[in-house]
Amino acid sequence: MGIYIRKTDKKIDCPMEKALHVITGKWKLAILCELNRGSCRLKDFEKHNPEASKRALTQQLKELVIDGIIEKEDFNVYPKKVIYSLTPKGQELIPVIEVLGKFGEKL
Amino acid sequence: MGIYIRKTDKKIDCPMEKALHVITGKWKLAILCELNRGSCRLKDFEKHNPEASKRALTQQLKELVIDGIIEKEDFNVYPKKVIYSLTPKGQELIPVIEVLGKFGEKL
DNA sequence: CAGGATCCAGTGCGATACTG
DNA sequence: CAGTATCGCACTGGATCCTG
Repeated sequence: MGIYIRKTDKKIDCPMEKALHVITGKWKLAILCELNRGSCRLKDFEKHNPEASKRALTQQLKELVIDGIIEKEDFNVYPKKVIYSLTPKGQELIPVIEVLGKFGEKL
Repeated sequence: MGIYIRKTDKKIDCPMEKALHVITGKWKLAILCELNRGSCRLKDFEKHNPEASKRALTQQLKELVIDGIIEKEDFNVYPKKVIYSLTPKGQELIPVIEVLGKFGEKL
């Protein structure tokens, strides 16, 4: 296991870098905060983040799934319905980014 | 005041993003960890991070100074001697990245 | 509606050479 | 020794189009 830098497939050993890597992405914090309030569908993210492109959102959702932070539930219906939610590991992430927020307030 | 995204000069309002932005950079965690053990000169960073280019190191040191995380002491001698150290704000950052590390260990 | 494919711009950072 | 300038490449993410 372990986290890998995407594309290059180079391994990250430092735990701090692994954690940082997982939350680094233009819309990841927004995604996590929104999921912390409740499960969401892609269109919800699009609605609440009109600045974000669909490409970036799906890309980052995919990475978060790979990293075990969130999970997908695909209802296999048509039109498509897929719901995202935090995994237990993702829920452990919330207090971590809250610590970040506390520090950020002092900047 | 406040943190700005470099180059674009767009303002970041979210405190979590501000904090994240400040520690995002390929060698910033390494720099901070090293400064936490004691003040350093540029050549020390180069020695302990042989993979890092001088360009990246000086660039990121500069950003950390701008963000008030570290400070320079320039001895104005020749050959040059400049020592970097954590500011009080930088010291507050240490426990924050330790929380990140704790989380990263579980990945 | 979810999300892949393609094209393109911005930017981070490595390598190297240079200056005071 | 600290720091800058230039070149070049790789990656992120925006815009748009396409499909089941």
